[in-house]
Amino acid sequence: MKNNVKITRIKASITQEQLAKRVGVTRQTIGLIEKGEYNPSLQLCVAIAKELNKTLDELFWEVDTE
Amino acid sequence: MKNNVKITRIKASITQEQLAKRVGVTRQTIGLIEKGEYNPSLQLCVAIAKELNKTLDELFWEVDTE
DNA sequence: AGAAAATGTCATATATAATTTACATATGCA
DNA sequence: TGCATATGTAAATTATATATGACATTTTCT
Repeated sequence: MKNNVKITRIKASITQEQLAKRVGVTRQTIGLIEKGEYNPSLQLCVAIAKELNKTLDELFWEVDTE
Repeated sequence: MKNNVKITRIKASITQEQLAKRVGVTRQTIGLIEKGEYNPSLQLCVAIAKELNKTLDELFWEVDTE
């Protein structure tokens, strides 16, 4: 599940830990999502998107069509 | 997690069971998602969206703002 | 009306997302 | 240099998405 979380978070100048705290998960969970290694829940995707001022599509839709 | 899966599926004239089979889950899982009672995985949301020719945002983004 | 298909729903089981703890490596800054 | 912060990663545990099977209810069609 590749996505645009990492690049978007860095542009927003916040750390994994800050994002994690704001969306209510741990730093490790954010790290694994950014790495594309797992399959987060919809609720978590929505929370991350809102926190980064993006939509689901902008962060998670067809990012893996490299 | 309210969403537009049910109305979109019905417009596409397919049953829960057909959609379930095409995205690789059971009929019950589709039923619960349509009911808004749980929190599907991102992979499953993407599979459903592609099967219904919609994007994530169209099916799952800010549907619950009524 | 009646039959068949579609959907709702429940209980139990399994797979996996997410947590916790811990340690290693990197990166930036005094 | 060195210290503090940020990130990568791994094992064990917990929480929850999803499966399975079964039965009830609703919808659709003749």
